[in-house]
Parts: sequence; structure tokens; C-alpha cells
Amino acid sequence: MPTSTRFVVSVHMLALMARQDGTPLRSEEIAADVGTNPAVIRALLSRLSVADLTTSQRGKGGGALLARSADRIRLLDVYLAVEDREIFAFHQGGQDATQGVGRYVLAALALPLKLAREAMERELAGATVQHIVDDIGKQEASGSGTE
Amino acid sequence: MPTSTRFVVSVHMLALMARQDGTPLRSEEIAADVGTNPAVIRALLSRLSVADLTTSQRGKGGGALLARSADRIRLLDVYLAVEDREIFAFHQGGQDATQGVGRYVLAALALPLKLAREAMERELAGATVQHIVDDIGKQEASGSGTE
DNA sequence: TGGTATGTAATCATGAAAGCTACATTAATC
DNA sequence: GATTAATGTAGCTTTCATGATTACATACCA
Repeated sequence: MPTSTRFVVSVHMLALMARQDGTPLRSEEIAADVGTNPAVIRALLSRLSVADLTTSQRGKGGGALLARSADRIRLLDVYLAVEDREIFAFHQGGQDATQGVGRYVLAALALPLKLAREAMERELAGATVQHIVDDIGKQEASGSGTE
Repeated sequence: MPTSTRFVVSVHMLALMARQDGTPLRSEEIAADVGTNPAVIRALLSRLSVADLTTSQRGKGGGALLARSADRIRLLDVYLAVEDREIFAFHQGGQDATQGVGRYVLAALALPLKLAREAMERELAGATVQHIVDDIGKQEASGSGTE
């Protein structure tokens, strides 16, 4: 069901930027690590900057920076910045049903679906980019060397 | 982001069947209320029957029936029957990254994403098809007549 | 045996996502 | 100022899942 990789890629990007210690990171460098095209990265950075999670500097020596410290960027913030909020799609026959049960089903589903979405978002609010960075650090420390 | 309407359509279908009181409902009738093609309905019924939520009778007088009472069919059961369980898609550069941070990001994200998914599924486990049917009944009672 | 409904395969159209190119814009440096 | 280097974004293409549709074999009842 999930079509978009934007959320996971964005966390990947932000983790990279968090490890830079203030040095701007170019979209080309990010793209190399993520394994995609610089233009795709820049499009995501565009959304992240609108959400005030990153800033970008143009021109020589430029690149992307975190707009705040990694421990103040929740995964929920990233999710809301780059993904559509609706988890479940509605069908047309429910939307404009003029007879039958159709016109009532969507209304009846609204509350449970809202609760489900909110529960998910609550979990995403409990973790930050810094947590991801820390976890990566642990993995590097334990699984280093060859392999 | 949400591409599939299967979950919402399935709940719609099950609500219809629950109101039938034991009389089989043909895919053509369901399709008329849902606003789609009978073959689409049969494909969904196929998944629902694999999950033991419905049964089907072929031939004259046949159709689809609930396999258990509506208050024993949780929305979670429906969700698991017809949707993919993963909410977030992974990118290729994370999957098979051989260098950089990429190979660690996915592992670091695994736990928070699992918690988010479980929180959502926990909510869907709290409501049943019967709840939807009841809600529809209330709407019919209050908003009946014209309009 | 006839009629009826399901089960499922095959094909097609649609739309979102992501890859890619191109280029205007902006900033730093010489 | 001219040059170089970076972003921002538009436009095009490819890919893929979904859903619509048709078709037909299978199964069941009278």
C-alpha cells in the first residue's frame, strides 16, 4: 500500500545532515549516500525547508543545514512535512453516493480512522532525528571493521 | 500517499452484508451500492474469505455471507485481510547500501516504525463492523425523510 | 439439464512516484 | 564585475499499483 519513500528518505537525509556539525551538505553528496538523483533530493529539501526543518544556502560553499538541533526534530515533523496525512483512501461510490448505505459508511468510518491516524502520529512524535543518529552511532561502533 | 481503497470498500461491503440477516448478497448487488464492478467485489470477497471473514455460495440463490457475527469482525481483521501491512516504503539506496550511513538508517528506523504501525493497528482492533452498522443505523434514524 | 452466481485470468486505462535533464537564480570568490 | 558553484523548479519519461472491464471456466440449485 505504501507508495512514497519520501518519509524514509527524508529521515536518511536529516540524519546525514545532523552528523555534519554545521557544515553545509550539498544535494549531490546527499544523493550519493541515498542512492538517487540530486534533483530528487532538492525537491525534498524544498518541502523540508517549508516546514522549517532545514535551510539551504545557494552558491559556492553552499548546501543544506538543519534549521534546528536534531533532538528538536521529531519524526512526526518529518512525516507531516513530506507525506500526505491520510492513510486510507476513499472510493468514489462512497464519496458521492446518493442512495443505499454508501452515503453513511464514510461518516461512520471517520472517527475510527481518525483515532488510528492519531495513534500512529503520536508514536512518531515520540522519536527524534537525534535518536536515529544515536542508533546509527551504536551500529557503527559495534559492527565496524570488516564485514 | 494512500493508494488503495480496498479497506474502506471492504468495510462498506461487510456493513451491507451484516444488514442482510443471513440472506446471501450477490456481488452485483454489492457492486451497485459500492459503485464499482462486480468482478472487483468478487476479488475482494476472495481475500475476505481467505481471512475467514466471509463465505460465498455459488449458483442460483447464492451470494456472500458473513462468516461470523458482525461484532466479532474487528476493523483490524478487515485491514489485515485486504491491505499490505507496511505503511512506509523503503528506498533502494537504503536497502542495498554498501557504504555511508545508508546501511544503518533502515535498521535505526525499524523500531519507531514498528511502534507506529502497532499503535495504529491497536486502534483498528478496538472497533468492529457492528459498530459501523450501528452508526449507520443512527444516521438513518436521524437524517431520514427527505434531503 | 438449464440457469445462475462465483472465482479468476487477462487486458487496459489512470495516476502517483521517482529518475533525469535543463536552466534560471543566487551567492561566494578571484 | 566576471567566474564558478550551488540551489530551486519546471518538464519529460519510466515504472508500477490500482481499479475497470471482459471473458470464461467452475460450481450449485431446481
